[in-house]
Parts: sequence; C-alpha cells; structure tokens
Amino acid sequence: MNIGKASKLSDLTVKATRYYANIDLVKPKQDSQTGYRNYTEKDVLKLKFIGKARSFNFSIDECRDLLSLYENENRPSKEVKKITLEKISEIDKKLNDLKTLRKELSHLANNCHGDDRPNCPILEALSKK
Amino acid sequence: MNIGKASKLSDLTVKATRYYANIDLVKPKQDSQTGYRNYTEKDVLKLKFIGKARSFNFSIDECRDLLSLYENENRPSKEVKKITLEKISEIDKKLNDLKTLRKELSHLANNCHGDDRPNCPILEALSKK
DNA sequence: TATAAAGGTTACTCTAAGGGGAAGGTAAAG
DNA sequence: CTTTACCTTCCCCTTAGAGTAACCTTTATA
Repeated sequence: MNIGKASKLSDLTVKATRYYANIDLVKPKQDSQTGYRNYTEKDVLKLKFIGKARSFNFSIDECRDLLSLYENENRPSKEVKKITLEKISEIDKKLNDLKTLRKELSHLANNCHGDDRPNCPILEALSKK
Repeated sequence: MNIGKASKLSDLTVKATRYYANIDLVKPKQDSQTGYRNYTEKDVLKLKFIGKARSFNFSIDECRDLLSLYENENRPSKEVKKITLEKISEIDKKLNDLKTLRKELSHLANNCHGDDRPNCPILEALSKK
C-alpha cells in the first residue's frame, strides 16, 4: 500500500511516516519506476508500535532500540524493562524540576497584588541577587 | 566593558550573551573600529534579569515581554502576574502529562518479569491496539 | 620589541522531530 | 482529456544556544 494509507492505518502523519523512512526506522521498498513507497502490513504494525512508543515519550533512538527488540523473538525481557525503567527515572527528574519551579513561581505570583500599580514583587525577584 | 566581563558578571556564557545581542534582546553599542561590544552596568542588570527569568523556564519571547515591563516604570503589575500565571498553568499541564505517563510506564514495568525470557508485556502493550 | 596568549568578531553547522510548502511526476475519476 | 488526489524530493523553519573555524585586537611575557 502507499504511504497515505499506511499513515492512516497507523495513525501517523504522512510527514512523520516519510521521516521514519528517511532515517531508516521503517523503510519500505520503493517502486523503481514511480518512486512510490510500498508499505506492507508488517510495516504498518511497526509504524503503530513507534507511534505508541513515541506517545510514551520514547525518543526516536529509543524507539529504534525497542523496535529491534520487538522484532527479535529471542530478546530477553530485561532489556526492555531496563529501557523502560530508565525512562521512568528520567520522568521523575523532570517531575521534580517542574514541581520546584512551580513552587517558586506560585510563591512569586501569590505575593503580587496584580493590579494597575507598578510595584511588582515578581520583577523584583527577577532583578535581584 | 567587553562581553567576557559582562557575561561573567551576569553568570551567562559568552555564547548566550552574544546570542541575546544578535536577537536584539540586550544589544550594546559596538566599537566602530574594533567591532567589540561595549556593555554598560545597566546591560549587565538586564542580562542577569534574563538569566533569572530563563531559569524560571520563561522562553526568550517571554523574557522579552518581561524585560520591557521591567524597564517600564509605569507597568501595571497585573501584566506581569498574568504572564506568570500562564507559565504556572503551562507547568501544571506538563506535570499532569508526565504523571499520567509515569503511571502507564510503571504499570508496564511492574508487569514485566525482566529476566532472560523473551515474553515481555511492555512490548506487547506497545504493539497492541 | 617581537611574539604568544587571551579575548574579541562573524559565519557556518548541529541539535529533535518533524511541519509547511514548492515544483513536478503519477494515478484514478469525471 | 482534464481535473483532482496522491506521490516524490528538496529546502526552509522551529528552540536556544554549543561548537568550531578563520581572522582581528589587546595584553602579557621573553
């Protein structure tokens, strides 16, 4: 099938699908005459897999790793688990950073009366230290 | 003073400081002979302000807005507060997304035995639906 | 004073993951 | 036969600088 149908089936944009072909992530054969990419059912499964992994915040490189594990019937599950646990701790770090940031910002916002007067503790905090 | 000193004083890299000059954020006069940028004390204050705002996750464009408010003695504090509250709700959205993501991933990881056997619920989850 | 080191300048490339759009070939429908 | 839809490659754009090269200026040292 052509790229349009494959993209629709895997719930990706044509642009993203073509990108994945360009970076050798899911590279279907191309018709030597027309240049059209010819996707198989299996390619669609891979594309879906990638879409799902991307929605789980895995990077393209991580998707590449996961995909090769996915395609290897003999992979040890601990490798997949390792990547997943790393992703979780990465998320934990981001969560902590964002929580700290939120605290600081809401502290500033709480101290700002937010009216038409020019005095502003937020700007003061940004300009001090 | 030259860019090196100004950068040191405002705790920025020379590269970042030069970048801010290029995008007209903090643009000091340049010596017509040597081309050297000449930073004033006031410029350093602005650079510090930006560094602080950036550390609070404000984008360059938001810094530009905040900076112009900062430089305007008559600004109403509500404008600053508005930007800050928007940033906070932006952070809240990210926090929610990440929390959801974390739940899903840790659920998957918990169900994966993570040994040398090929069966892997994580990959199954990524390939289904 | 000659020179080397330190610091300045512009300009180009690179990052992640595609989006947007142009120019042009192909296939299907009217 | 022509319009429309779909496909192709190619190039620019996004964030916020980092890295590097080539080259100029100022300062420190032999």
